[in-house]
Amino acid sequence: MKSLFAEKVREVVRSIPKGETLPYMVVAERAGNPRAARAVGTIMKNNYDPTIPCHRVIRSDGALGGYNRGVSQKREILLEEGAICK
DNA sequence: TAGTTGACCGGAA
DNA sequence: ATTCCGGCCAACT
Repeated sequence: MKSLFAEKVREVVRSIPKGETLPYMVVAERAGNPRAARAVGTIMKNNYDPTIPCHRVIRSDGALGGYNRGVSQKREILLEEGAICK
């Protein structure tokens, strides 16, 4: 049974348009817990659903953060979508 | 039930 | 600008 928060987080991440990135903070806020940015990472890490563009979620500092498939892959995807200004 | 962990954040040194 | 520290929250052991 997945918690409501995790489910909401997935929905939010899934609604991220191509070519745009959303900080963990914002995802947490839209999920209902503005202070659960950390928990979002925990959920994402455990979430391997390809329908969820978790690579669009980055840190508020502008850093990519992490990725279950490798940060290199994440960076490549974002560059390909134009979500990164170099 | 309680303690530890981590794809985080913001402020201080 | 970079590094360190405490706080917050969900999942795991």
